[in-house]
Amino acid sequence: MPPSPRRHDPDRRARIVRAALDVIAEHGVAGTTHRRIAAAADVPLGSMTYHFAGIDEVLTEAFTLLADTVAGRFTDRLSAASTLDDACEAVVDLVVDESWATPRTLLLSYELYAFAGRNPALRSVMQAWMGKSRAALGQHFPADTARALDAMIEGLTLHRSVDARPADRDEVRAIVRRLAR
Amino acid sequence: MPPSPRRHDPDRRARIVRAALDVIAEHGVAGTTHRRIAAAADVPLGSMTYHFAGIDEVLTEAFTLLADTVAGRFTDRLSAASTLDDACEAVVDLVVDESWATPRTLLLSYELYAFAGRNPALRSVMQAWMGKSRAALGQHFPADTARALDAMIEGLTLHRSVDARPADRDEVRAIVRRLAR
DNA sequence: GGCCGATGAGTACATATGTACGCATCGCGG
DNA sequence: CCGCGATGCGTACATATGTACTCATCGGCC
Repeated sequence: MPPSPRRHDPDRRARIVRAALDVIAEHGVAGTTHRRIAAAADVPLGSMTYHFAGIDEVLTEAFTLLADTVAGRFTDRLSAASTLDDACEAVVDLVVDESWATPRTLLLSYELYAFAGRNPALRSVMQAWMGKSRAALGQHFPADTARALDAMIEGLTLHRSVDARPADRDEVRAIVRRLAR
Repeated sequence: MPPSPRRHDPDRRARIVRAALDVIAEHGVAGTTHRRIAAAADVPLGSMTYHFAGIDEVLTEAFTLLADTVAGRFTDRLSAASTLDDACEAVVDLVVDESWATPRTLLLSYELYAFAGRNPALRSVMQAWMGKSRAALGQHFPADTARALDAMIEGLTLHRSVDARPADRDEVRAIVRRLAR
C-alpha cells in the first residue's frame, strides 16, 4: 500500500494538547494514554514522543490550557458587568448558566484538582487561576467578599453537578446576595 | 525455600479496600494497580481477583468507604453542637481544623469527584453523602442556609488547600456568620 | 475427629503501554 | 534551485498490568 502522505501541520503540538483535554474528559487521567491522545488529535504515535518529553508533559500543558481558558471566560463575564447588581447577576450566571459550567469543564476541573495534588507545577497554575478569579471579582467587590464569593462559586458549582435537584437560579441569587452585602 | 505460611485473615477484604484508599491517595486513580494495592494490604496478588471482580469494584468500594467515613465525621462534629453559635463554630472547624480537612482526605475527595463523573454507582454514593451533610446542617439551620453552608464548606476547603495564604479561622467565621443569619 | 468447601498463595499469559529509533519528506534559507 | 535540518511516520521492544488458573491449606459443620 502507498505510504500515508506527509502532512504539513504547524500547530500540531497545540492540537495534541487540545486533544489531550478531550481524552481526559472522556476517560479520565487514569485512562489517558499516548495512543488515545494521538488518535484524538489524528496524529501518529511517534508525534507524541517527538513533541513531548513524556506523558506528564502533555497532561501538564493540557491542564494549563484548561486553567487559562476557564479563567479567561470567568474574567470576561465579570468584566462585562458595570453595576453591582450586574456583577451579582454575573456571579449567578457563572454558577447556573450551562454555557459556563459545562459538565465537561467541571469534570476536567476535578481531574485537575486531583492531578495538581501530586504535581507542583500545576499547583502554581491553580494558584494563578485562583488569583485571576479573585482579581476579577475584586473589580466589583471588596477583597473579603471576593474571597467568599470565589469559594461559594466553586462549592455551588460542584454541588449542583452532583445534586439530583440542583439549586435554581433564584436560590443561587439569594445566596450570592447574602454574601455580597 | 519453605512456602510462606497460610494466614488466617478474616476481614482481608476490608483491609484491601482500606489499602486501596492509601494507594489512591499516594498515586492517584491513574497510578492505582492491583499489584500496588496488594502490596499495601500485604496480600498476594491472587487475593485481588479472588475477592473482587475487577479493579473498578475495588475502587468503587474504596470510594464508598471514604464517603461514609467522611460523612460520619461531619455528622458527628455537627451533632456535638447544641446552640446556634456552637453550630457555627463546628462549621468553622470543619473547614479549618487540620484534623478534619486533611490533605489526604481532600485529595481523595477530588479523585472521587473525578471518578464519580464516569461511574453511576458512585454518583449515588455522592448524593447520599451530600444528603447526609445537609441533614447534619439541617439540625441547626433552615434548609436554604444548610444548602448554602454545605456548598460554602466545600468551596472554602478546596480553596484553602490551594491558596498560598489560606483564609484564617476568623475570616472563615465571618463568612459563615454572613450566611447563617 | 474427619471432611469439604471457602480462602490463600504462587504463577502464567495475553495485552496495553511508554518510549526509542530509523527512515522519509518537505519547507526554507542561501 | 539546492541542500539540510526540522518535522512527520511507522514500527519495534521492554515492561507493566489485568486476569485466570492450579495447587495448598485451614476451619467450621456433621
